[in-house]
Amino acid sequence: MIPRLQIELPKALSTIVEERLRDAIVNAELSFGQALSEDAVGLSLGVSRTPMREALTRLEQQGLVVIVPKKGTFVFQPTLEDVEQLASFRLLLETSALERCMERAPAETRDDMTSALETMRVAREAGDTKAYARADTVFHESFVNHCGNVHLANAYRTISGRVAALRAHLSVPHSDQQDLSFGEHRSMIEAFENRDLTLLRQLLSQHILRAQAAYADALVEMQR
Amino acid sequence: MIPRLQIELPKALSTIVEERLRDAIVNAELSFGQALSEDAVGLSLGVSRTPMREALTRLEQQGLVVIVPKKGTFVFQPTLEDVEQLASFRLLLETSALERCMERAPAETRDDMTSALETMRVAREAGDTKAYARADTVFHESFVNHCGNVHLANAYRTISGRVAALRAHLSVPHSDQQDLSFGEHRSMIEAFENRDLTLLRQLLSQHILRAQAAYADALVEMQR
DNA sequence: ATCTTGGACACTGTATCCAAGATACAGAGC
DNA sequence: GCTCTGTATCTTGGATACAGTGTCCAAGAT
Repeated sequence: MIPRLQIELPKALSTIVEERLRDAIVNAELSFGQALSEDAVGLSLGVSRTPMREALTRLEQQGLVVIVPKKGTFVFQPTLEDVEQLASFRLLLETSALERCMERAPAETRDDMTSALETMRVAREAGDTKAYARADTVFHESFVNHCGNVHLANAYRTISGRVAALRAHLSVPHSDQQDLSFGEHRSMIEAFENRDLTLLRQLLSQHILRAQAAYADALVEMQR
Repeated sequence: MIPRLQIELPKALSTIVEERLRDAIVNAELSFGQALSEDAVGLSLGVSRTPMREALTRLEQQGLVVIVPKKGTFVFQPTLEDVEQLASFRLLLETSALERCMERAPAETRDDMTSALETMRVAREAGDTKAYARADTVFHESFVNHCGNVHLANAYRTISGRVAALRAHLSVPHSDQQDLSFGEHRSMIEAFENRDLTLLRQLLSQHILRAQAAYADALVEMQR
């Protein structure tokens, strides 16, 4: 018997392109509404249009781009309504996920949340806004991924990309918001450890709604 | 000023293929795990592999098929765990949707639910199991689509396809289950009209969990 | 009888080519 | 100056050709 060897399974070009574009969108390297011509992007990435199309098709299903027939593909453009509805839906999913985590995997969940919080702390002290936003995303995904329901986790992932894009595009560097946000995350971990579901719900709701308000403000500001 | 004319915008081949395959899967014309070779299916539908690939890519994102690199594409194959987790997640989404409907569009929601129930009644009397399953799907989508949150509705749509496939594959014709199911739907409408949220939640939970149990039974039966 | 190995086959992954719709802009007509 | 229209160009939509890889089966060796 041969011990299991690590094989580098060659990723398909289309998935590489998908991940690359996904990163670019959620890390705000591309702006909302920006055109993504299959030709141009394919040329710049050194791939032909076929894997480009496949990547764009998947990104469309994830809501990160919109494909307009015969016109082109564009980075999604959130509306105020989107920001609001995303927050509302996030709240539903994350609340349910936290409840499930508390029942089935409290220790692992707490550990992952704590380590994500630590990453946030480092990023904040380094003044790295993008890294902070990424760690914020990881924090929320950490407990969603422990909830034990793959369909819930999948649904969360599809909206998580857009939420992350909002964070990266609209969060203000070094703001009081960031301090507030950090404190809220820490409080959530505490409440989770104390198994205080009522408080946890309240904190989560407060956290998400405050973030939503900030994004909404930034969005209006951006549109002016 | 010209009155708005209806123009038939020609659907892309890939979307036609997608819808056709989607129908085939959720109406149990294709069995779980069945291979869908791009060549073979493309030939039988009279399209080339390019739109085939695009359609399959989208269906994969919806969880209706799985694409195994270098091997092929196959109709998704639900496990017992899937059935359970789908039910659990459905319950979360539908409960939330019903609450939102009651607040923002009770009249339209009730009308759509009622008309879907009528379709179910007709199908039941005609003994058309597939039509009954389809109407069942429409019933549940009717209130989800009135909940006012597009992201919730989208998430529901992605799991709805798989739930519908379970229904079509695993529901038993003319069974007591069907009578039970019909009655439960009617009771739900009543509770909705009376704005009795507590009862409605209980009915929905009961309805979904009973269906889950039936699908689980049919699935093990099928695997033997 | 069982294990190994070679090769044929089938499938996907990618590139290239052609067709058709959408848009922008320039020029003609008023 | 304004409007309409024709055309040039850019975009996607689809078809086809080719290369790479995994799978299966059968033949040979142990």
